[in-house]
Amino acid sequence: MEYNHRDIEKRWQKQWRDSKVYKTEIDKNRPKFYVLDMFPYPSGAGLHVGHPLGYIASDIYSRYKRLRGFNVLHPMGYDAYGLPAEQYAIQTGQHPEKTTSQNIARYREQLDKIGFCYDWDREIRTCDPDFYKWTQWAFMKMFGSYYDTRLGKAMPISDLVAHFEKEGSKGIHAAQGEPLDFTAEQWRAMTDKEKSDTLMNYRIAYLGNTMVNWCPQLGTVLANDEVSEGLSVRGGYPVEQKLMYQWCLRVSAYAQRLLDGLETIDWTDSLKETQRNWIGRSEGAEMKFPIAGSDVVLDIFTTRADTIFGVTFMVLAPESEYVDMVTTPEQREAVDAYLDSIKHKTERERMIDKKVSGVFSGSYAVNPLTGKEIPVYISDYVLAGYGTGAIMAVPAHDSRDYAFARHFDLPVIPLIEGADVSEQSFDAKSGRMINSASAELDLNGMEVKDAIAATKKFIEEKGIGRVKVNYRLRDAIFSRQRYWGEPFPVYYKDGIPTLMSEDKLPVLLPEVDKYLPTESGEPPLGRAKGWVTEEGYPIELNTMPGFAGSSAYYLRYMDPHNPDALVSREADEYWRNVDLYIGGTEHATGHLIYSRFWNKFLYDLGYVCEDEPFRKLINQGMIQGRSNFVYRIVGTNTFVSHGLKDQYETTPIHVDVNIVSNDQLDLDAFRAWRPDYADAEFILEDGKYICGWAVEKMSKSMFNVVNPDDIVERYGADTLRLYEMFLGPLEQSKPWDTNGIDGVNRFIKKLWALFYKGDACLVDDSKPSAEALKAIHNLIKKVTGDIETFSYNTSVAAFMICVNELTRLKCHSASVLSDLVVLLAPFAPHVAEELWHTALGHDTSVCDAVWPEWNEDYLKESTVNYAVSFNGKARFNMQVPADTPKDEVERLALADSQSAKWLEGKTVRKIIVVPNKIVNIVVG
RNA sequence: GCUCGAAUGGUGGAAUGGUAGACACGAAGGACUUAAAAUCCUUUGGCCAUUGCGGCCGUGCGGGUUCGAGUCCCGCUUCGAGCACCA
Repeated sequence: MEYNHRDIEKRWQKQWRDSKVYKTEIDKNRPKFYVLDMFPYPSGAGLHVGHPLGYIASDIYSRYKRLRGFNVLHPMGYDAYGLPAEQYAIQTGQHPEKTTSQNIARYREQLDKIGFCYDWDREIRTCDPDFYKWTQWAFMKMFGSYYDTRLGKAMPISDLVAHFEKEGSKGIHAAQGEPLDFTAEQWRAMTDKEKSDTLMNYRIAYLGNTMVNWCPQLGTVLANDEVSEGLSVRGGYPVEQKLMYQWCLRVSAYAQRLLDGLETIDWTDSLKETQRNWIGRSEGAEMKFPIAGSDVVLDIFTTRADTIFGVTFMVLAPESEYVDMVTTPEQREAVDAYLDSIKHKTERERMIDKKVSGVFSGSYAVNPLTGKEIPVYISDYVLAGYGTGAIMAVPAHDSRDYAFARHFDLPVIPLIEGADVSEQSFDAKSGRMINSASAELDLNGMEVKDAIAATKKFIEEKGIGRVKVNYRLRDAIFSRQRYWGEPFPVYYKDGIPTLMSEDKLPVLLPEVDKYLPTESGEPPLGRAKGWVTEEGYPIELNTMPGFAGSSAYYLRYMDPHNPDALVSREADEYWRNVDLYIGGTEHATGHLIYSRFWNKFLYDLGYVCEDEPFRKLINQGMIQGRSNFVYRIVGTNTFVSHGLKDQYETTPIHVDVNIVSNDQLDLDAFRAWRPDYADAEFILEDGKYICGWAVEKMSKSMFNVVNPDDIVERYGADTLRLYEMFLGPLEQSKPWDTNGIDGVNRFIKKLWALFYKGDACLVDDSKPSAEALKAIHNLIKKVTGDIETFSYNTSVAAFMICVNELTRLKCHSASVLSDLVVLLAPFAPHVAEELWHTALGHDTSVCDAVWPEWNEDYLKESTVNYAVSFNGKARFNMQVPADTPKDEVERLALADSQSAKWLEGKTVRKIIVVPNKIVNIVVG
């Protein structure tokens, strides 16, 4: 029998499907293990060879854990709501559901060819009503909750209402939008609408007037992680800041818990660091600066309380509510003109424009320590959304304040000994304080750190400020003016946003005639006929953002068909959380923050039993493309080979990598590729046309996309799987290069040759030799260790070494080959299954075999090799019997005839023996 | 600017502080073949020697610790990633 991957893979994939080998059920007799891939968004382009990398890695781990006796949950599904399907729908009028399900079918077909061990009975799609019912349900729970800052968890909003009834806002401990102050009487006197508005200040899912990222081209608002450098991540369109009434999630309330939770989970340091940056905790102080001649008090936030004596002016963000309060009538016109000029700039323009701009408000603030009056300015270099939107400016020690001070010719007072502020500010937080003393507080001579602490203590005691922790993390904007997303289970009763009752879920996405906003500018759902409740109240027109459906999907896999709960208590308590999560870094500040938040919220309410959703997380690297180039001589249709191109004036042109092999161009295929090249001429080297190459993103426009289907067809899924793992460390980004794949394919053929020669099966029941046992036990040890550390590339190398060794030894012993096949099963399941059945004669699946254990006895040597070094430089090798004592090794090394040369005329100072490895003789 | 990570042959990459370059690709030479494909064997970090042994240099750069450093420490350079007018 010849190795025929097409036949083998097709046959076993069918067999696994028919006998439901990968079906998973709760089994309390076995320990659980939950392995999850980040589910894909099914794009129209299908999978390229980079997408399955993480899926292969997780598949290997799942199969390995199963062989070790774990009950492994390994599901897959689709993140099916999203902008591309909707954009396509707008262009073609096709329902996004239709294109989405077509794309899913294509993805499934491609995934199936690679031989994954998913339990497809648990498949979920975020656009499926049975799934998004639970997305809507979670939203309702968030609407009905507030975050209690003293208990550090979410609590029912009804508790807060009860408190308001009795004591008003006094004594509450709730995360809130803005501080409100009202008595129980005032609360009770409020209209329903006023009460609703008040509660919005506390709900975890709330409607609020916030500055949002508005993208005119996409016609929707975007969350912070969906915007990068002022452009939308999808499409790259400009984004503006706009005040809008939007649904939001109070993620900020969980900032500290999101930060603390990182300590308890096994993620890479870089990913944790990314999340820490995104949460952006900074410890500082809030200080009060009264405005001279008025009862307005500016609250500012600073991390440099120590620089209070160097404050020479104040600055407000243009959007700050203080602006109106402090603008004097004389300055009103100038201020209005400035605000107007700011309004016309987009966020991106504001970011690019580094020119200093600002305007004097006319007012002066009083420095609470020195009593000095300092001018209050308005400038767009201060952000409204961070801290209080107002700052104390210390030009000597902050570069932005410095630039502003120089532009408006404001004084600069250095506060740190030796700091030269004539050209630029001194921003470092180190050195000794100077010029920093008043009657009550003397910081002079202190280190910056101590001065910060001393100032904080002072302002708290004096009541002019308080220690404050600020976070960069903002609340997530949760509504999109789009069609293809989850509808909100909310209607407006006399203008009051009201939840539908739970038994109305799911609220189905209605049909519309066009996927565009209405003529009056309402979101697409405004086109839906009869989009009102039974009582005739209008239903919310926004839909939920992409991250809504992906925030709790891992919970649904545990119990995917449960009509009564997101996940039953039994399933949740058995599967608990994801033990191993594999996916790309691009979700570090989006999905992985929202999921953790969402999970913590459900945990607070007692619906799930784990505080953190993903115990261990691995980021697989990105597979980049490896583009090939041909070099056309300028003005001709002649192409010159890479090695000779410098002799001509050429332009490099991308060429389809699929007509290039080992960088050698297939000339006929090139002529046939495009009509322009039909009569192309070539200047060859050594009779070949060699292409240049470069690493670039894998994309159609670079002609470097490699489709896994083609690889599977030509080499087989097992070769693809092994080669993707062999390419390099899992977490590292690396270019795909089909060139090396032959080596892995040869390995499988060599492996096959251990079992079959022609039609003859070579497997026998002979007793394996000591050498063969050593080879296989070495492999068991190596592969077991490698899988646990995800060092799959070195595992594959170890397989190659072992198979070469067994071939050399002509070992066909069934006991050795059985172990080999089981070890290989996670990596190359099809060929393993085939050999397991046909050559080794088993009748149960190799998936249910037992992972072999290695025996150290087989690995022991009778003699060991020592490298003998002189002053650290290895000079010769020496064989001694195993377990020779150290001093005997020393003696043998010195007595060896080859030592004489290196000892000549020198004295031995010291001898170091590293057991079984090295004897280092120090001479001098 | 701040934070994190990386740098090893022609290429992808191996190396618990212990003989750097495993394994694979590519390349060169050879065997088999009418020929090609496939397969197998040999060589393959650099320089010198090559009729034998061998010798020297070598893990981005400069220092240090150590009997011994790709690996640990300090200081640079370059590249990548994250955050960024966040006070």
